[in-house]
Amino acid sequence: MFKLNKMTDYAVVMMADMARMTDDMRTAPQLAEATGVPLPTVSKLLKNLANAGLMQSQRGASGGYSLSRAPEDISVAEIIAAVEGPIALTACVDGSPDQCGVETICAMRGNWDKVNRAVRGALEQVTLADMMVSAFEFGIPAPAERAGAAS
Amino acid sequence: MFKLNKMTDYAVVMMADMARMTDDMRTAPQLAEATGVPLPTVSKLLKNLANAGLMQSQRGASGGYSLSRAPEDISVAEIIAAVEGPIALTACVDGSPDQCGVETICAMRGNWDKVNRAVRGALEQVTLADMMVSAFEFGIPAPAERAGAAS
DNA sequence: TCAAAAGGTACCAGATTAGTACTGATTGCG
DNA sequence: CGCAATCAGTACTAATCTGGTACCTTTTGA
Ligand code: FES
Ligand code: FES
Repeated sequence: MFKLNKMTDYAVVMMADMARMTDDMRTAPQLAEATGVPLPTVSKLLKNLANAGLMQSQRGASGGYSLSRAPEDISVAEIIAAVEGPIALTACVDGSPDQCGVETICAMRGNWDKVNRAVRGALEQVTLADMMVSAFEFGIPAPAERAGAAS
Repeated sequence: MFKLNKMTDYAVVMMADMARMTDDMRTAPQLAEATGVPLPTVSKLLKNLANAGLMQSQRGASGGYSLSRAPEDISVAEIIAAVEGPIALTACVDGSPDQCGVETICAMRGNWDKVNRAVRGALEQVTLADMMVSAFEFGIPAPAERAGAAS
């Protein structure tokens, strides 16, 4: 596992599709058509992304959505956080009310946070723009310079 | 989300608990007692970990499990991979038969692999030993004053 | 030979997700 | 001014998956 929800996958696909025409303002039905994702689902995703500040929405007639940042300025970490909530691999990060259930005898209560930070750091290195470039150059030997793990 | 399954959480807790007494050979019931995880579940986890080569198992009477490596030589990436399968955030990594469902028009088919590698790299930096050290140096106070969750 | 413990398979129930539907709010345009 | 297009929010349902349990087999030391 460790695979993210289909929702997040859709979100990234949608934003990548949108990154190619930043000027344009796309509507939800347009995006649904372009990505093949069912319209209601697209709508829900767009809303979340807009709430997270990754998208700008224009309400009235002839409204729509547009990216609020440049593709290379949007990390997948942000997208994931927008759709799935904060990036936390486990429940026992800092002071959550209900931990993982075994916290009574767990010797490493706060240490999961270390892992979380490592993953988050890695995810922040990959941007939307990164998701499209290599389709052309495709010579990626080492994608991440050992991101994260900064204690 | 982005939280890993409770199973993985258990697995790490178990291995961490075990890392303190490498000499000893622990049995599944012992570990279940020590971690508070239900015995059948512990058994299942142990089996997976043993299959992945992270544990050594001794079958007959007075058998049990023991770590096959030093704690600082076991990364959480390995543990996750053992329990959850290979680390792949999405289905559309390289040549999986059934992609994420929108791959027909997706512009970045193979680019998710970049993300996967970044995360995997980050996870490989954190070892079992890392999960225990800060429990002492961080000065974590007794956190479990709340009503018992697991009986 | 017996008992303890690992190994394996199959199954069920609860939780979570993905998707749908409906209703309300905002705004450009005729 | 009113209509229609579009975003916004909530609620609901069905399907999937996970976590957990039960049962049985194999191994091996006493
Ligand atoms: S409290 Fe969950 S791993 Fe320690
Ligand atoms: S095929 Fe799944 S994201 Fe492109």
